[in-house]
Amino acid sequence: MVSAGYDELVETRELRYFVAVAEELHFGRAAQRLSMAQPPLSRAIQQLERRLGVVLLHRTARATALTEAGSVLLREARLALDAVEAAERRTRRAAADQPGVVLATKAGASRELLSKLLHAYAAEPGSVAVEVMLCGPGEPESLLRNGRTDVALLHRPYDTTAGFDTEDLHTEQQVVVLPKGHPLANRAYLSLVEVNAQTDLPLPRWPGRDGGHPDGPGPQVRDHTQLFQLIALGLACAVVPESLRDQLRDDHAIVPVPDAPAVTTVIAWPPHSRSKAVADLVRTATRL
Amino acid sequence: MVSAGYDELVETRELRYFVAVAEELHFGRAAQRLSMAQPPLSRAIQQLERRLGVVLLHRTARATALTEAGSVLLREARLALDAVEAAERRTRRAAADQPGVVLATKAGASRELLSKLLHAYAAEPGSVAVEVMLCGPGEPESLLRNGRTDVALLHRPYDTTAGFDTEDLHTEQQVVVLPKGHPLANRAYLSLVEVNAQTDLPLPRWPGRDGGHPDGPGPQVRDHTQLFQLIALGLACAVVPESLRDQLRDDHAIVPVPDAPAVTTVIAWPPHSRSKAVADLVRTATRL
DNA sequence: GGCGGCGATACCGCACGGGTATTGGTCGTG
DNA sequence: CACGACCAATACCCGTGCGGTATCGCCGCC
Repeated sequence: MVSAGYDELVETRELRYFVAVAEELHFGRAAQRLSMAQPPLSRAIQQLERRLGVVLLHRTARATALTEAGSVLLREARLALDAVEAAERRTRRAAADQPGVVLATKAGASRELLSKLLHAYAAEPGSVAVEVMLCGPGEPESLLRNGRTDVALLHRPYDTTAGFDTEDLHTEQQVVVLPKGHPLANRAYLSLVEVNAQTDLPLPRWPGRDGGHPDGPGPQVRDHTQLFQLIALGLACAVVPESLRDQLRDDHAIVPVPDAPAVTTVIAWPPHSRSKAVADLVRTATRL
Repeated sequence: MVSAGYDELVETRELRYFVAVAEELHFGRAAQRLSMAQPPLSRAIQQLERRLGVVLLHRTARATALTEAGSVLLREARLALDAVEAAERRTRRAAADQPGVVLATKAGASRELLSKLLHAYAAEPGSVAVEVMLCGPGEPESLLRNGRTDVALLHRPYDTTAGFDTEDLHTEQQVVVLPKGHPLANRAYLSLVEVNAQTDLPLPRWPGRDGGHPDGPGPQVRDHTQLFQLIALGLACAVVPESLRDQLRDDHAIVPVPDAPAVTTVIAWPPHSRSKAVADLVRTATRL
């Protein structure tokens, strides 16, 4: 007998429906997002609950909330849907005539490393086309999980590398970026507490995993360009890896922050990847 | 807008069908395994191929074979189905009144370590019931992936830890186990090539990931009890971690094999695990 | 050439997923 | 306190699509 049978599994449709409801916490809006009417959605969730023998949502007439089991399913269902999506995408790409490999990294980060890597890999014998996909913070992990990309450059501890194979490429200290002429700008170094303590320059708020910005005083930013613009205008400051220095203009000042956690650039790929191109890319990267 | 929508995803039913066909390479047998008739299965696969725009199987009247893309989908689909199964299982267990945690390890391996771990963890404040699931070689990884267990003890390099978070617990050298009185048994140590070179005692064949045994001369074994029995009978020898010594009888002899790869016992868990029990168990294990 | 094995096609019936209309329950609010 | 707003659940209907049976087409082999 070959590998155990998967019988009676939940369908991806049901998981999609549940994720929509769990994220919206509102059947009507979830139905709208799924381009369907509310009643069949309600029924589908009920059916899912009956099948699992588990109450997933706590409904009151006024609000809908996740139960403990519901939030477990939300997390697991996202992973499962990502895996299904990855299966679909990787199969399509495996069938495409031109092989190619997709690499993701946060826009603006590790520029120099990336260009060195791309040049070195292109010089390798048997190298294939590398499509670089620039994306916002927090995104690369999910792009890797759902098969949109084959390999990514991540930055610990900003990005989480859980569930991927990784190789460390480069470690660097962080610096605080200030508007030129700011009182703290001529210090030899600053500590994290000093940066956090000063109140005239708020720290920016990056979007979280869910796409929403956390609450707080600072301005909302989506990329480094926005960030550096705001800093130049004297509206913010930020602690960033020192390699971003070459993207600064002369109306910026930087001060080392020795006690900020060091940032390690890693190359990451799905653990079960069998792609020769990914393997070559990783090997090239570690040899830089 | 909250996280990207998963629209138009393949259903798990289609993936299950494909996996069955891909494993059997025979529509009739696959249909039988799925408890359905062959025609709807053929149609479902055709439909899947149309939806993906990819040829998955190469059919001739006499044989069915996987295409390149098909074998990619087989691997990815297994992972996706495991993820779906895990979602289902973990949700059910999250809803169960008695929490508990399930730990898997290969039967007979790491006995001493396991019992120390269980005792130490039981003494922790706030510890929950630990159900130990003993399983054959190669199994623990999939048990962890499909949610049947929460945490596992694995042995590198025998087991692959790809895709899990791990902590190393213990490293040990390997020894060769021989029948007592065997000519090589009184050597101070042996090299791997010497073990492989001798022909009177074949090495055993363990079942592979697919449940089948590889071809070769040695006897097929499924666990250490069988193995040691065969060795005592003078029908085999084997290179195993030295901690298995205490399971040997006095009709066995062991000789160190210094150049065999060291075996590291690791504790592994799904990277996204949020379970306090798993975290406690891991913490306890690393402190042993 | 005929038979056997295997996948594809043709056709049918029903179960289920989805839609509309409506109800029931629970808050705010005048 | 009654009324309306809001939201999920229920009732009912319809069409699609999945699964079943019967059969065909194709190929390899006695």
